[in-house]
Amino acid sequence: MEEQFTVRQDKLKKLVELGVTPYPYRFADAQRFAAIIAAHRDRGADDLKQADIAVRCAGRILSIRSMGKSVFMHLFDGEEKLQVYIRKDIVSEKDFAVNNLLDIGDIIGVQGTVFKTHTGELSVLVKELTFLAKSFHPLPEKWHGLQDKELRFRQRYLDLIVNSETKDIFRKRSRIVQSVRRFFHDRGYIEVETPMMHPIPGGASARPFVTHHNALDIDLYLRVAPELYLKRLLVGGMEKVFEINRNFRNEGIDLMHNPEFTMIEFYELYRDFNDYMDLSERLLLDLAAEMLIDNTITWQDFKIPLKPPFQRLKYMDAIAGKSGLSVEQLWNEAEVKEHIRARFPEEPLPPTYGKMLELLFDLYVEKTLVEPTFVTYYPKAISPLSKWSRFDERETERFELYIAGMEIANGFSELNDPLEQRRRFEEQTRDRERGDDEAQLIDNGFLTALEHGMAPAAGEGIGIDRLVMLLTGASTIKEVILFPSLRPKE
RNA sequence: GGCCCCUUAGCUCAAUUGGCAGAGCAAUUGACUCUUAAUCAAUAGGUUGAUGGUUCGAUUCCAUCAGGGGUCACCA
Repeated sequence: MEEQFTVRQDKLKKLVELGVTPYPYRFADAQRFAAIIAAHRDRGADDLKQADIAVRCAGRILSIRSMGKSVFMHLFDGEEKLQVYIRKDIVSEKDFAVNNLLDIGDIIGVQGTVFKTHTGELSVLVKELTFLAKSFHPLPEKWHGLQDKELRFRQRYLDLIVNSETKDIFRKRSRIVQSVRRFFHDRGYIEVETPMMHPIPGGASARPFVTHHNALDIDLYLRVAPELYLKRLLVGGMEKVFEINRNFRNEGIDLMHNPEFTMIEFYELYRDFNDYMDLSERLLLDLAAEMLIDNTITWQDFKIPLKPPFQRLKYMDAIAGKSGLSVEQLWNEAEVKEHIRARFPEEPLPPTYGKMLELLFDLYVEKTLVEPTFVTYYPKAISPLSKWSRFDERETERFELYIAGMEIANGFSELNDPLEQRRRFEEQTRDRERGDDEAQLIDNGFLTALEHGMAPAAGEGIGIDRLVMLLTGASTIKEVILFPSLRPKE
Protein backbone atom coordinates (compact mmCIF):
# COMPACT_ATOMS: atom_id res chain seq x y z
CA MET A 1 0.00 0.00 0.00
CA GLU A 2 2.13 2.83 1.37
CA GLU A 3 5.10 0.66 0.47
CA GLN A 4 4.13 0.22 -3.18
CA PHE A 5 3.69 3.96 -3.48
CA THR A 6 7.18 4.75 -2.16
CA VAL A 7 8.80 1.94 -4.14
CA ARG A 8 7.34 3.35 -7.32
CA GLN A 9 8.40 6.88 -6.44
CA ASP A 10 11.94 5.54 -5.98
CA LYS A 11 11.74 3.93 -9.39
CA LEU A 12 10.79 7.25 -10.92
CA LYS A 13 13.83 8.83 -9.25
CA LYS A 14 16.03 6.10 -10.70
CA LEU A 15 14.51 6.74 -14.13
CA VAL A 16 15.44 10.40 -13.81
CA GLU A 17 18.96 9.36 -12.85
CA LEU A 18 19.09 7.36 -16.08
CA GLY A 19 18.32 10.57 -17.94
CA VAL A 20 14.62 9.92 -18.51
CA THR A 21 12.22 12.87 -18.60
CA PRO A 22 9.73 11.93 -15.86
CA TYR A 23 6.76 13.83 -17.32
CA PRO A 24 7.43 14.35 -21.03
CA TYR A 25 5.28 16.64 -23.17
CA ARG A 26 4.27 14.62 -26.18
CA PHE A 27 4.47 11.39 -28.12
CA ALA A 28 3.03 12.35 -31.46
CA ASP A 29 1.88 10.14 -34.32
CA ALA A 30 1.07 7.11 -32.21
CA GLN A 31 -0.98 4.60 -34.14
CA ARG A 32 -4.10 3.09 -32.59
CA PHE A 33 -3.73 -0.57 -31.67
CA ALA A 34 -6.94 -1.39 -33.50
CA ALA A 35 -5.50 0.02 -36.72
CA ILE A 36 -2.24 -1.89 -36.33
CA ILE A 37 -4.05 -5.12 -35.60
CA ALA A 38 -6.52 -4.69 -38.44
CA ALA A 39 -3.75 -3.93 -40.93
CA HIS A 40 -1.51 -6.88 -40.10
CA ARG A 41 -3.58 -9.49 -38.33
CA ASP A 42 -4.05 -11.66 -41.38
CA ARG A 43 -0.44 -11.66 -42.57
CA GLY A 44 1.83 -14.64 -41.95
CA ALA A 45 4.86 -14.57 -39.67
CA ASP A 46 7.39 -14.84 -42.51
CA ASP A 47 5.57 -12.28 -44.58
CA LEU A 48 5.65 -9.79 -41.70
CA LYS A 49 9.31 -10.48 -41.06
CA GLN A 50 10.21 -9.69 -44.66
CA ALA A 51 7.95 -6.64 -44.83
CA ASP A 52 9.72 -5.10 -41.82
CA ILE A 53 6.83 -2.77 -41.00
CA ALA A 54 7.64 0.06 -38.60
CA VAL A 55 5.00 1.12 -36.08
CA ARG A 56 4.80 3.67 -33.32
CA CYS A 57 2.25 3.37 -30.56
CA ALA A 58 1.63 4.03 -26.89
CA GLY A 59 -0.40 2.63 -24.04
CA ARG A 60 -0.69 1.65 -20.42
CA ILE A 61 1.12 -1.50 -19.29
CA LEU A 62 -1.44 -4.12 -18.24
CA SER A 63 0.88 -7.08 -17.74
CA ILE A 64 4.60 -7.85 -17.72
CA ARG A 65 6.19 -11.23 -18.38
CA SER A 66 9.92 -10.92 -17.93
CA MET A 67 12.43 -13.63 -18.76
CA GLY A 68 15.42 -11.63 -17.70
CA LYS A 69 16.91 -10.53 -20.99
CA SER A 70 13.60 -10.43 -22.84
CA VAL A 71 10.24 -9.11 -21.74
CA PHE A 72 6.70 -9.34 -23.03
CA MET A 73 4.13 -6.75 -22.03
CA HIS A 74 0.55 -6.10 -22.94
CA LEU A 75 -0.24 -2.46 -23.55
CA PHE A 76 -3.73 -0.97 -23.55
CA ASP A 77 -4.54 2.14 -25.54
CA GLY A 78 -7.98 2.61 -24.02
CA GLU A 79 -9.56 0.49 -26.69
CA GLU A 80 -7.43 -2.52 -27.63
CA LYS A 81 -4.60 -4.52 -26.13
CA LEU A 82 -1.35 -5.07 -27.99
CA GLN A 83 1.65 -7.17 -27.00
CA VAL A 84 5.12 -5.66 -27.18
CA TYR A 85 8.41 -7.53 -26.96
CA ILE A 86 11.54 -5.95 -25.53
CA ARG A 87 14.90 -7.69 -25.98
CA LYS A 88 18.14 -6.72 -24.37
CA ASP A 89 20.09 -7.28 -27.59
CA ILE A 90 17.79 -5.04 -29.62
CA VAL A 91 17.02 -1.96 -27.55
CA SER A 92 19.67 0.41 -26.25
CA GLU A 93 21.28 -0.22 -22.90
CA LYS A 94 19.45 2.76 -21.47
CA ASP A 95 16.08 1.63 -22.79
CA PHE A 96 16.57 -1.80 -21.28
CA ALA A 97 17.45 -0.22 -17.95
CA VAL A 98 14.28 1.89 -18.23
CA ASN A 99 12.31 -1.26 -18.97
CA ASN A 100 13.54 -2.81 -15.75
CA LEU A 101 12.06 0.10 -13.78
CA LEU A 102 8.60 -0.18 -15.32
CA ASP A 103 5.52 -1.30 -13.40
CA ILE A 104 2.09 -2.47 -14.39
CA GLY A 105 0.06 0.69 -14.79
CA ASP A 106 2.87 2.80 -16.27
CA ILE A 107 2.39 4.39 -19.67
CA ILE A 108 5.01 4.00 -22.37
CA GLY A 109 5.43 4.66 -26.05
CA VAL A 110 7.29 2.28 -28.34
CA GLN A 111 8.72 2.24 -31.82
CA GLY A 112 9.45 -1.02 -33.50
CA THR A 113 8.39 -3.54 -36.09
CA VAL A 114 5.35 -5.75 -36.31
CA PHE A 115 5.90 -9.49 -35.94
CA LYS A 116 4.06 -12.63 -34.97
CA THR A 117 5.05 -14.80 -32.02
CA HIS A 118 5.33 -18.56 -32.28
CA THR A 119 1.79 -18.80 -30.98
CA GLY A 120 0.60 -16.40 -33.67
CA GLU A 121 -0.07 -13.27 -31.63
CA LEU A 122 0.57 -10.06 -33.50
CA SER A 123 3.14 -8.11 -31.47
CA VAL A 124 5.60 -5.24 -31.70
CA LEU A 125 9.33 -5.91 -31.50
CA VAL A 126 10.51 -2.81 -29.69
CA LYS A 127 13.46 -0.85 -31.05
CA GLU A 128 12.96 2.28 -28.99
CA LEU A 129 11.16 2.82 -25.72
CA THR A 130 9.78 6.14 -24.47
CA PHE A 131 8.73 6.54 -20.87
CA LEU A 132 5.52 8.59 -20.72
CA ALA A 133 4.05 8.37 -17.20
CA LYS A 134 4.45 6.52 -13.92
CA SER A 135 1.60 4.98 -11.98
CA PHE A 136 2.21 5.15 -8.24
CA HIS A 137 -0.74 2.88 -7.50
CA PRO A 138 -1.14 -0.76 -8.46
CA LEU A 139 -3.89 -1.62 -10.93
CA PRO A 140 -6.76 -3.85 -9.82
CA GLU A 141 -6.29 -7.54 -10.31
CA LYS A 142 -6.15 -8.87 -13.85
CA TRP A 143 -8.37 -11.95 -13.68
CA HIS A 144 -11.49 -10.62 -12.04
CA GLY A 145 -11.08 -6.93 -12.86
CA LEU A 146 -12.63 -4.45 -10.50
CA GLN A 147 -15.81 -5.85 -8.95
CA ASP A 148 -16.51 -3.46 -6.11
CA LYS A 149 -19.33 -1.24 -7.41
CA GLU A 150 -18.45 1.63 -5.16
CA LEU A 151 -14.85 1.71 -6.43
CA ARG A 152 -16.04 1.29 -10.00
CA PHE A 153 -18.18 4.42 -9.74
CA ARG A 154 -15.92 6.51 -7.53
CA GLN A 155 -12.76 5.67 -9.47
CA ARG A 156 -14.32 5.16 -12.87
CA TYR A 157 -10.91 5.47 -14.54
CA LEU A 158 -9.90 2.16 -12.99
CA ASP A 159 -13.14 0.58 -14.17
CA LEU A 160 -12.40 1.84 -17.67
CA ILE A 161 -8.83 0.54 -17.66
CA VAL A 162 -9.68 -2.90 -16.34
CA ASN A 163 -13.27 -3.72 -17.37
CA SER A 164 -13.81 -3.71 -21.11
CA GLU A 165 -17.62 -3.96 -20.80
CA THR A 166 -17.67 -0.56 -19.12
CA LYS A 167 -15.82 1.05 -21.97
CA ASP A 168 -18.19 -0.63 -24.45
CA ILE A 169 -21.22 0.88 -22.77
CA PHE A 170 -19.85 4.40 -22.96
CA ARG A 171 -18.69 3.99 -26.52
CA LYS A 172 -22.24 2.88 -27.35
CA ARG A 173 -23.66 5.80 -25.42
CA SER A 174 -21.58 8.16 -27.54
CA ARG A 175 -22.85 6.50 -30.71
CA ILE A 176 -26.46 6.73 -29.55
CA VAL A 177 -26.17 10.42 -28.75
CA GLN A 178 -24.45 11.00 -32.07
CA SER A 179 -27.22 9.15 -33.92
CA VAL A 180 -29.95 11.07 -32.13
CA ARG A 181 -28.23 14.34 -33.02
CA ARG A 182 -27.86 13.31 -36.63
CA PHE A 183 -31.52 12.25 -36.75
CA PHE A 184 -32.65 15.76 -35.89
CA HIS A 185 -30.01 17.60 -37.89
CA ASP A 186 -31.01 15.55 -40.93
CA ARG A 187 -34.57 16.79 -40.49
CA GLY A 188 -33.60 20.43 -40.40
CA TYR A 189 -33.68 20.95 -36.64
CA ILE A 190 -31.22 23.34 -35.08
CA GLU A 191 -29.54 22.53 -31.81
CA VAL A 192 -29.82 25.17 -29.10
CA GLU A 193 -28.73 25.73 -25.52
CA THR A 194 -31.09 27.30 -23.03
CA PRO A 195 -30.44 28.26 -19.39
CA MET A 196 -29.47 25.65 -16.83
CA MET A 197 -30.26 28.13 -14.05
CA HIS A 198 -33.87 29.24 -13.87
CA PRO A 199 -35.38 31.99 -11.74
CA ILE A 200 -38.60 29.94 -11.76
CA PRO A 201 -38.25 26.17 -12.09
CA GLY A 202 -40.70 24.99 -14.74
CA GLY A 203 -41.51 22.56 -17.49
CA ALA A 204 -41.91 19.49 -15.31
CA SER A 205 -43.38 18.43 -12.01
CA ALA A 206 -40.35 17.88 -9.82
CA ARG A 207 -38.52 19.33 -6.87
CA PRO A 208 -35.60 21.53 -7.95
CA PHE A 209 -32.11 22.13 -6.60
CA VAL A 210 -31.59 25.69 -5.38
CA THR A 211 -28.49 27.80 -5.78
CA HIS A 212 -27.67 31.43 -5.23
CA HIS A 213 -26.37 34.12 -7.54
CA ASN A 214 -24.25 36.53 -5.50
CA ALA A 215 -24.07 39.51 -7.87
CA LEU A 216 -27.83 39.52 -8.49
CA ASP A 217 -28.51 38.37 -4.93
CA ILE A 218 -31.26 36.01 -6.05
CA ASP A 219 -31.91 32.33 -5.69
CA LEU A 220 -31.79 30.35 -8.90
CA TYR A 221 -32.95 26.83 -9.59
CA LEU A 222 -31.10 24.22 -11.58
CA ARG A 223 -33.50 23.43 -14.35
CA VAL A 224 -35.87 20.49 -14.06
CA ALA A 225 -36.66 20.80 -17.79
CA PRO A 226 -35.84 23.18 -20.64
CA GLU A 227 -39.40 23.16 -21.98
CA LEU A 228 -40.57 26.68 -21.23
CA TYR A 229 -37.46 28.21 -22.81
CA LEU A 230 -37.62 26.03 -25.91
CA LYS A 231 -41.23 27.11 -26.45
CA ARG A 232 -40.16 30.74 -26.20
CA LEU A 233 -37.96 29.91 -29.20
CA LEU A 234 -41.01 28.57 -31.04
CA VAL A 235 -42.69 31.93 -30.45
CA GLY A 236 -39.55 33.50 -31.90
CA GLY A 237 -40.11 31.54 -35.08
CA MET A 238 -37.44 28.90 -34.66
CA GLU A 239 -39.40 26.25 -36.49
CA LYS A 240 -37.52 23.13 -35.40
CA VAL A 241 -35.32 23.10 -32.31
CA PHE A 242 -33.77 20.53 -30.03
CA GLU A 243 -31.55 20.55 -26.99
CA ILE A 244 -29.58 17.68 -25.49
CA ASN A 245 -28.53 18.54 -21.98
CA ARG A 246 -28.74 17.78 -18.31
CA ASN A 247 -31.80 18.20 -16.12
CA PHE A 248 -31.58 18.26 -12.35
CA ARG A 249 -34.27 16.91 -10.07
CA ASN A 250 -33.99 16.84 -6.32
CA GLU A 251 -35.41 13.34 -5.93
CA GLY A 252 -34.28 9.91 -4.84
CA ILE A 253 -31.54 7.81 -6.38
CA ASP A 254 -32.33 4.30 -7.60
CA LEU A 255 -31.95 1.93 -10.52
CA MET A 256 -33.80 4.32 -12.83
CA HIS A 257 -33.02 7.72 -11.33
CA ASN A 258 -29.98 9.92 -10.97
CA PRO A 259 -30.36 13.51 -9.69
CA GLU A 260 -28.77 14.83 -12.88
CA PHE A 261 -29.78 13.09 -16.06
CA THR A 262 -29.64 13.76 -19.77
CA MET A 263 -32.70 14.63 -21.81
CA ILE A 264 -33.29 15.53 -25.37
CA GLU A 265 -36.24 17.85 -25.89
CA PHE A 266 -37.35 18.68 -29.40
CA TYR A 267 -40.07 20.93 -30.80
CA GLU A 268 -41.53 21.57 -34.20
CA LEU A 269 -44.05 24.16 -35.33
CA TYR A 270 -47.18 23.15 -37.28
CA ARG A 271 -47.08 19.56 -35.92
CA ASP A 272 -49.20 17.72 -33.39
CA PHE A 273 -48.72 14.80 -31.06
CA ASN A 274 -49.68 12.25 -33.72
CA ASP A 275 -46.81 13.47 -35.88
CA TYR A 276 -44.50 13.12 -32.91
CA MET A 277 -45.58 9.59 -32.09
CA ASP A 278 -44.67 8.73 -35.67
CA LEU A 279 -41.37 10.58 -35.35
CA SER A 280 -40.54 8.82 -32.06
CA GLU A 281 -41.21 5.48 -33.64
CA ARG A 282 -38.93 6.37 -36.56
CA LEU A 283 -36.17 7.49 -34.19
CA LEU A 284 -36.39 4.34 -32.08
CA LEU A 285 -36.33 2.11 -35.15
CA ASP A 286 -33.32 3.95 -36.59
CA LEU A 287 -31.46 3.54 -33.31
CA ALA A 288 -32.46 -0.10 -33.08
CA ALA A 289 -31.19 -0.74 -36.59
CA GLU A 290 -27.85 0.73 -35.65
CA MET A 291 -27.44 -0.62 -32.13
CA LEU A 292 -29.38 -3.86 -31.83
CA ILE A 293 -29.37 -7.36 -33.21
CA ASP A 294 -32.68 -8.24 -34.90
CA ASN A 295 -34.22 -4.99 -33.65
CA THR A 296 -34.64 -6.71 -30.31
CA ILE A 297 -34.01 -5.09 -26.95
CA THR A 298 -32.48 -7.49 -24.45
CA TRP A 299 -32.96 -6.01 -21.03
CA GLN A 300 -33.22 -7.78 -17.67
CA ASP A 301 -35.30 -10.86 -18.42
CA PHE A 302 -37.03 -9.22 -21.35
CA LYS A 303 -36.56 -9.77 -25.03
CA ILE A 304 -38.51 -6.99 -26.67
CA PRO A 305 -38.75 -6.79 -30.45
CA LEU A 306 -39.24 -3.25 -31.77
CA LYS A 307 -41.94 -3.72 -34.38
CA PRO A 308 -43.87 -0.83 -35.88
CA PRO A 309 -46.46 0.35 -35.34
CA PHE A 310 -46.11 0.61 -31.58
CA GLN A 311 -49.27 -0.06 -29.64
CA ARG A 312 -51.34 3.00 -28.65
CA LEU A 313 -53.42 2.91 -25.50
CA LYS A 314 -55.49 5.68 -23.93
CA TYR A 315 -54.43 6.56 -20.39
CA MET A 316 -57.90 6.16 -18.87
CA ASP A 317 -58.56 2.96 -20.84
CA ALA A 318 -55.29 1.55 -19.54
CA ILE A 319 -56.26 2.15 -15.92
CA ALA A 320 -59.82 0.98 -16.53
CA GLY A 321 -58.56 -2.24 -18.06
CA LYS A 322 -56.51 -3.15 -15.01
CA SER A 323 -58.48 -1.65 -12.13
CA GLY A 324 -61.96 -2.91 -12.89
CA LEU A 325 -63.27 0.65 -12.77
CA SER A 326 -65.06 1.99 -15.81
CA VAL A 327 -63.69 5.00 -17.63
CA GLU A 328 -66.69 7.02 -16.44
CA GLN A 329 -66.00 5.99 -12.83
CA LEU A 330 -62.38 7.08 -13.30
CA TRP A 331 -63.57 10.53 -14.31
CA ASN A 332 -65.34 10.77 -10.97
CA GLU A 333 -63.00 11.94 -8.21
CA ALA A 334 -65.18 10.50 -5.44
CA GLU A 335 -65.24 7.05 -7.02
CA VAL A 336 -61.48 7.10 -7.58
CA LYS A 337 -60.90 8.13 -3.98
CA GLU A 338 -63.18 5.37 -2.76
CA HIS A 339 -61.40 2.80 -4.94
CA ILE A 340 -57.98 3.77 -3.56
CA ARG A 341 -59.26 3.67 0.01
CA ALA A 342 -60.79 0.24 -0.56
CA ARG A 343 -58.05 -1.39 -2.59
CA PHE A 344 -54.90 0.33 -1.32
CA PRO A 345 -55.65 1.30 2.28
CA GLU A 346 -51.93 1.38 3.08
CA GLU A 347 -51.29 4.08 0.43
CA PRO A 348 -51.48 7.63 1.69
CA LEU A 349 -54.31 9.32 -0.18
CA PRO A 350 -52.83 11.67 -2.81
CA PRO A 351 -53.64 15.34 -2.27
CA THR A 352 -55.22 15.91 -5.69
CA TYR A 353 -57.42 14.06 -8.14
CA GLY A 354 -54.62 14.07 -10.71
CA LYS A 355 -52.21 12.48 -8.25
CA MET A 356 -54.81 9.81 -7.51
CA LEU A 357 -55.00 8.88 -11.17
CA GLU A 358 -51.19 8.78 -11.35
CA LEU A 359 -51.14 6.48 -8.35
CA LEU A 360 -53.54 4.08 -10.04
CA PHE A 361 -51.56 4.22 -13.26
CA ASP A 362 -48.34 3.43 -11.42
CA LEU A 363 -49.88 0.64 -9.40
CA TYR A 364 -51.86 -1.05 -12.14
CA VAL A 365 -50.36 -0.18 -15.49
CA GLU A 366 -46.77 1.04 -15.63
CA LYS A 367 -44.87 -2.20 -15.07
CA THR A 368 -47.11 -4.09 -17.50
CA LEU A 369 -46.08 -1.92 -20.46
CA VAL A 370 -43.20 -4.08 -21.67
CA GLU A 371 -43.74 -3.94 -25.42
CA PRO A 372 -43.27 -0.42 -26.79
CA THR A 373 -46.53 1.35 -26.03
CA PHE A 374 -47.70 4.91 -26.50
CA VAL A 375 -49.99 5.80 -23.63
CA THR A 376 -52.15 8.61 -24.96
CA TYR A 377 -54.66 11.29 -23.98
CA TYR A 378 -53.47 12.06 -20.46
CA PRO A 379 -56.01 13.86 -18.28
CA LYS A 380 -55.76 17.63 -18.26
CA ALA A 381 -55.26 17.64 -14.49
CA ILE A 382 -51.80 16.08 -14.77
CA SER A 383 -50.75 17.74 -18.03
CA PRO A 384 -50.58 21.48 -17.43
CA LEU A 385 -48.57 22.25 -20.57
CA SER A 386 -50.46 20.06 -23.07
CA LYS A 387 -53.19 21.10 -25.46
CA TRP A 388 -56.68 19.81 -24.77
CA SER A 389 -57.90 16.95 -26.91
CA ARG A 390 -59.93 17.84 -29.99
CA PHE A 391 -62.33 15.03 -28.97
CA ASP A 392 -62.70 15.37 -25.21
CA GLU A 393 -62.00 18.56 -23.23
CA ARG A 394 -61.07 16.58 -20.12
CA GLU A 395 -58.12 15.03 -21.90
CA THR A 396 -55.02 16.35 -23.57
CA GLU A 397 -53.13 15.44 -26.70
CA ARG A 398 -50.26 14.00 -24.74
CA PHE A 399 -48.47 10.67 -24.96
CA GLU A 400 -45.77 8.85 -23.10
CA LEU A 401 -43.78 6.01 -24.61
CA TYR A 402 -43.20 3.03 -22.34
CA ILE A 403 -40.76 0.21 -22.99
CA ALA A 404 -39.90 -2.52 -20.50
CA GLY A 405 -42.09 -0.80 -17.91
CA MET A 406 -39.93 2.31 -18.17
CA GLU A 407 -41.07 5.73 -19.23
CA ILE A 408 -38.85 6.66 -22.16
CA ALA A 409 -40.53 9.63 -23.80
CA ASN A 410 -43.15 12.26 -23.06
CA GLY A 411 -44.63 14.40 -25.79
CA PHE A 412 -47.65 16.43 -26.69
CA SER A 413 -49.41 18.94 -28.82
CA GLU A 414 -48.20 22.10 -27.13
CA LEU A 415 -50.74 24.24 -25.36
CA ASN A 416 -50.53 27.59 -27.18
CA ASP A 417 -53.60 29.39 -25.82
CA PRO A 418 -52.12 31.85 -23.31
CA LEU A 419 -55.37 32.33 -21.41
CA GLU A 420 -55.89 28.59 -21.04
CA GLN A 421 -52.22 28.22 -20.06
CA ARG A 422 -52.70 30.82 -17.33
CA ARG A 423 -55.75 28.97 -16.04
CA ARG A 424 -53.71 25.71 -15.98
CA PHE A 425 -50.96 27.41 -13.99
CA GLU A 426 -53.55 28.77 -11.59
CA GLU A 427 -54.94 25.27 -11.21
CA GLN A 428 -51.39 24.11 -10.42
CA THR A 429 -51.17 26.81 -7.78
CA ARG A 430 -54.35 25.47 -6.20
CA ASP A 431 -52.85 21.94 -6.30
CA ARG A 432 -49.79 23.29 -4.54
CA GLU A 433 -51.98 24.80 -1.86
CA ARG A 434 -53.64 21.40 -1.44
CA GLY A 435 -50.26 19.87 -0.73
CA ASP A 436 -48.85 18.90 -4.10
CA ASP A 437 -45.40 20.45 -3.70
CA GLU A 438 -44.41 19.42 -7.21
CA ALA A 439 -47.15 21.43 -8.86
CA GLN A 440 -45.75 23.92 -11.34
CA LEU A 441 -45.24 27.60 -10.65
CA ILE A 442 -46.55 30.45 -12.76
CA ASP A 443 -43.90 31.61 -15.21
CA ASN A 444 -45.14 35.03 -16.35
CA GLY A 445 -42.30 35.47 -18.83
CA PHE A 446 -43.42 32.30 -20.55
CA LEU A 447 -47.06 33.43 -20.54
CA THR A 448 -46.06 36.76 -22.07
CA ALA A 449 -44.29 34.86 -24.83
CA LEU A 450 -47.43 32.80 -25.53
CA GLU A 451 -49.48 36.02 -25.56
CA HIS A 452 -47.46 37.11 -28.59
CA GLY A 453 -48.87 34.11 -30.44
CA MET A 454 -47.35 30.67 -30.83
CA ALA A 455 -48.22 28.63 -33.88
CA PRO A 456 -49.44 25.08 -33.26
CA ALA A 457 -46.53 22.88 -32.36
CA ALA A 458 -45.55 19.49 -31.05
CA GLY A 459 -42.86 18.86 -28.45
CA GLU A 460 -41.28 15.89 -26.79
CA GLY A 461 -38.62 14.83 -24.33
CA ILE A 462 -36.69 11.56 -24.30
CA GLY A 463 -34.59 10.36 -21.39
CA ILE A 464 -31.21 9.59 -22.93
CA ASP A 465 -29.90 7.57 -19.98
CA ARG A 466 -32.84 5.19 -20.04
CA LEU A 467 -32.63 4.92 -23.78
CA VAL A 468 -28.98 3.92 -23.41
CA MET A 469 -29.95 1.41 -20.72
CA LEU A 470 -32.37 -0.28 -23.10
CA LEU A 471 -30.01 -0.27 -26.06
CA THR A 472 -27.03 -1.58 -24.08
CA GLY A 473 -28.84 -3.90 -21.67
CA ALA A 474 -27.41 -1.98 -18.70
CA SER A 475 -29.22 -3.00 -15.51
CA THR A 476 -29.01 0.32 -13.69
CA ILE A 477 -28.73 3.98 -14.60
CA LYS A 478 -25.38 4.11 -12.78
CA GLU A 479 -23.93 1.83 -15.45
CA VAL A 480 -24.64 4.36 -18.20
CA ILE A 481 -23.55 7.51 -16.33
CA LEU A 482 -19.77 7.88 -16.05
CA PHE A 483 -19.89 9.50 -12.63
CA PRO A 484 -23.24 8.68 -11.02
CA SER A 485 -24.28 10.61 -7.92
CA LEU A 486 -22.81 9.10 -4.76
CA ARG A 487 -22.47 10.40 -1.28
CA PRO A 488 -19.04 12.06 -1.05
CA LYS A 489 -16.53 10.13 1.00
CA GLU A 490 -14.15 11.63 3.58
C1' G B 1 -36.08 8.88 4.45
C1' G B 2 -38.04 3.33 6.11
C1' C B 3 -36.66 -1.90 5.94
C1' C B 4 -33.05 -5.95 4.52
C1' C B 5 -27.99 -7.28 3.17
C1' C B 6 -22.70 -6.19 2.62
C1' U B 7 -17.74 -3.94 4.35
C1' U B 8 -11.27 -8.97 5.90
C1' A B 9 -3.96 -7.27 2.40
C1' G B 10 -3.54 -2.58 -3.40
C1' C B 11 -7.37 -6.11 -6.17
C1' U B 12 -10.52 -10.85 -6.17
C1' C B 13 -12.03 -13.88 -2.31
C1' A B 14 -11.47 -17.67 2.25
C1' A B 15 -11.56 -18.33 7.73
C1' U B 16 -15.34 -24.68 11.53
C1' U B 17 -20.23 -23.44 17.84
C1' G B 18 -16.49 -17.22 19.74
C1' G B 19 -10.13 -19.92 19.97
C1' C B 20 -2.86 -17.91 16.73
C1' A B 21 -6.51 -14.01 10.09
C1' G B 22 -5.27 -17.28 4.92
C1' A B 23 -4.93 -18.00 -0.69
C1' G B 24 -4.37 -16.22 -5.81
C1' C B 25 -3.03 -11.86 -8.43
C1' A B 26 -0.17 -7.32 -7.55
C1' A B 27 4.58 -6.00 -4.76
C1' U B 28 9.95 -6.99 -3.09
C1' U B 29 14.72 -10.15 -3.92
C1' G B 30 16.92 -13.80 -7.12
C1' A B 31 16.96 -17.27 -11.81
C1' C B 32 15.43 -17.35 -16.87
C1' U B 33 16.19 -14.19 -24.63
C1' C B 34 8.85 -16.49 -27.67
C1' U B 35 5.91 -15.33 -22.82
C1' U B 36 0.64 -14.62 -22.74
C1' A B 37 -3.54 -16.53 -15.85
C1' A B 38 4.60 -17.22 -18.03
C1' U B 39 7.45 -20.48 -14.79
C1' C B 40 10.74 -21.58 -10.46
C1' A B 41 12.79 -20.11 -5.44
C1' A B 42 12.43 -16.82 -1.36
C1' U B 43 10.33 -12.37 1.23
C1' A B 44 7.16 -8.72 2.87
C1' G B 45 2.28 -6.99 3.28
C1' G B 46 -3.62 -6.57 8.23
C1' U B 47 -6.03 -1.54 14.28
C1' U B 48 -10.78 -7.51 9.84
C1' G B 49 -15.00 0.17 7.74
C1' A B 50 -15.18 3.30 12.77
C1' U B 51 -16.45 3.67 17.99
C1' G B 52 -18.33 1.40 22.22
C1' G B 53 -20.13 -3.15 24.73
C1' U B 54 -20.55 -8.65 26.19
C1' U B 55 -16.53 -12.35 26.99
C1' C B 56 -10.69 -15.38 29.73
C1' G B 57 -10.73 -14.51 24.42
C1' A B 58 -14.53 -11.02 19.01
C1' U B 59 -13.45 -11.08 11.74
C1' U B 60 -17.47 -14.00 14.28
C1' C B 61 -22.33 -11.85 19.25
C1' C B 62 -24.83 -6.82 20.61
C1' A B 63 -25.38 -1.31 20.02
C1' U B 64 -24.30 3.23 17.51
C1' C B 65 -22.09 5.60 13.35
C1' A B 66 -20.02 5.77 8.14
C1' G B 67 -19.99 4.05 3.10
C1' G B 68 -22.10 0.78 -0.52
C1' G B 69 -25.83 -2.61 -2.55
C1' G B 70 -31.01 -4.13 -2.79
C1' U B 71 -36.05 -2.76 -1.87
C1' C B 72 -40.22 0.60 -0.71
C1' A B 73 -41.72 5.78 -0.99
C1' C B 74 -40.94 10.52 -4.21
C1' C B 75 -39.64 11.00 -9.42
C1' A B 76 -38.06 10.32 -15.42
